[in-house]
Amino acid sequence: MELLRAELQRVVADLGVSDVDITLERPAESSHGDLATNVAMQIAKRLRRKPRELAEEVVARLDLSSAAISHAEIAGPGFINFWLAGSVLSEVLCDVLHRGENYGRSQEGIGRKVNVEFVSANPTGPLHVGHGRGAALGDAIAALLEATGHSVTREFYVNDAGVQIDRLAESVWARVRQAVGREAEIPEGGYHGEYLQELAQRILTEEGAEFADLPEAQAVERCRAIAVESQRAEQDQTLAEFGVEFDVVYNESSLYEQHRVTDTLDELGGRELTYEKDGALWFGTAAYGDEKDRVLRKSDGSYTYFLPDIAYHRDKAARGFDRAIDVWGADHHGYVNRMAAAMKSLGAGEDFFQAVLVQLVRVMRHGEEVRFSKRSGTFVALRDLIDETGVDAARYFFLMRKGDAQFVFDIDLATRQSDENPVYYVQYAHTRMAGIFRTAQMDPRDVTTDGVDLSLLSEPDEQALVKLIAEFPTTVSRAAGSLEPHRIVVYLEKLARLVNGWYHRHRVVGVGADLEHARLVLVRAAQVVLANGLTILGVTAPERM
RNA sequence: GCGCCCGUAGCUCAACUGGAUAGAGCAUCAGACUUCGGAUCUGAGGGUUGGGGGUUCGAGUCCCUCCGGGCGUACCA
Repeated sequence: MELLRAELQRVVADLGVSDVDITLERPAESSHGDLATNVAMQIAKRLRRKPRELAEEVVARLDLSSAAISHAEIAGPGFINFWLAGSVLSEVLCDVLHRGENYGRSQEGIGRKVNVEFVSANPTGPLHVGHGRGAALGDAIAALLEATGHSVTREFYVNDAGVQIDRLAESVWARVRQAVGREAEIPEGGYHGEYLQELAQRILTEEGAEFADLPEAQAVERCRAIAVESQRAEQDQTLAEFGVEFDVVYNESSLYEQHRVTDTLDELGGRELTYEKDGALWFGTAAYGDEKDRVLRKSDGSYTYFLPDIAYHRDKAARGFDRAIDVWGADHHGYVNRMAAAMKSLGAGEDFFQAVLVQLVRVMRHGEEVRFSKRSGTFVALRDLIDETGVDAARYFFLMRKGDAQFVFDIDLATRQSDENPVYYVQYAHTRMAGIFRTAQMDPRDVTTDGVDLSLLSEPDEQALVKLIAEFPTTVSRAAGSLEPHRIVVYLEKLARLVNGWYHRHRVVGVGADLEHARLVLVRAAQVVLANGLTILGVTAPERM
């Protein structure tokens, strides 16, 4: 493909146009060949000539055989369609078997350090399904970036300072006193979930009943520490069950301890980006693409949430990351511009900060919506979802859709063990490949292309399968480039469809030694690609189901 | 009011970043098996891509404008 691109570049340059990006793509229609280009149409206007006429000339000047093309055709308004030489398909299979689990990986991002921050749930309660979507998406984005050679750090930011944590501590304290029969109310804006009653019980058991007699300030302080720690531990455990592990857990409180907040304030002041107005300190983000300037320090002297967040992202740059990707709930989208503006004003590159937004998840069960609200405590917990659907189904479902599309999680569908459930469909294709090797009584890793006549894979559906397998690396790099794991899902479902169809029509074991060898190579290649794709998604590729 | 996201088959969603006749799954209907695991396969029907205008060889995709949904719009976090 690169050979053809170079060859086209040369011919187009001969025609007098040098600065054109040659786009080569796989036509949707197989009668349009294996590859197609629109260069003739692109340059037609500049050369003031007819596209089809130019296409003729381009084809005439091409040295097809050096680009492994069997023949070319001109079609439609001026497309040039190419058919690959048969040898190309054999090379694809050799490549897949040779590279194994590395097939699809590339070095595009080599030397680039990327920080992917996701979930970052407040330590005020259990994770809910929205966090699950963020976790699956962030983890898959990180995996995609790794697959393209980036050096990736998965990071979780803990808001362990600030007003919400105060409310949490007060809520726990109220539950403790209620538990020993006293009058106490959950404060305004506090947390009503039952999990805090359980926590209060545990505190009384572990600390003794006299805990309820501690002076208010001291008790709330203890409640804060215990609550944050226990919520964090529970979140980590849920995430671990979900197959997500973080390289760095970053506490907001450490920003204060290490004076990064005040340092940031100093730097902004030094760069003359801030000013006083109405007794507050403002940050001139409007000059960098934000809709308006923002307050950093309120007139009562306390900081807004924005300031520690700037300090945090400034620290990401200081730690040597070339990019900082944040996976946020879509309800924070109003925050994107100001953070981007802040980083730009501090001299970070234009593409340093990037937010990926996930729409909140709506959950349906038995045909009706299950409402969840963190404050009232009646949300759908991620843990419950995992228990019901299993990790594979939950992760797969979260990744099926673009992150910024609204998404309805149908619990009934995800828990159904039938062909209506897409995750099983893909896994099943993999299982079937494994089943063939069981029947053949051989280790799939022993499959080799040595001495195998791959031209025997002449059935149309076999050719189509190899061509799709050949697209996997491009699919991975595109998905990584756009930070869209759902592209892998779409690809896998298409691949599984071809695999299952082929499997149904053709046999492998017992069709005669030569053909059997050739088909075993194809089976192995399909198995490898299915597994590699599922691995990026964080979904298992089972041998049996 | 202003800003961002979204609107594609009955339902849930794709569409290779502007390409050729807009595709899958589910649901519906009609078929296939003495199977290397039927959690399968083959086929059919189903569309003015929310409406209208524009940009160009070419628009679901870009621009404008309406309509509808979601979210944001704090000296909240």
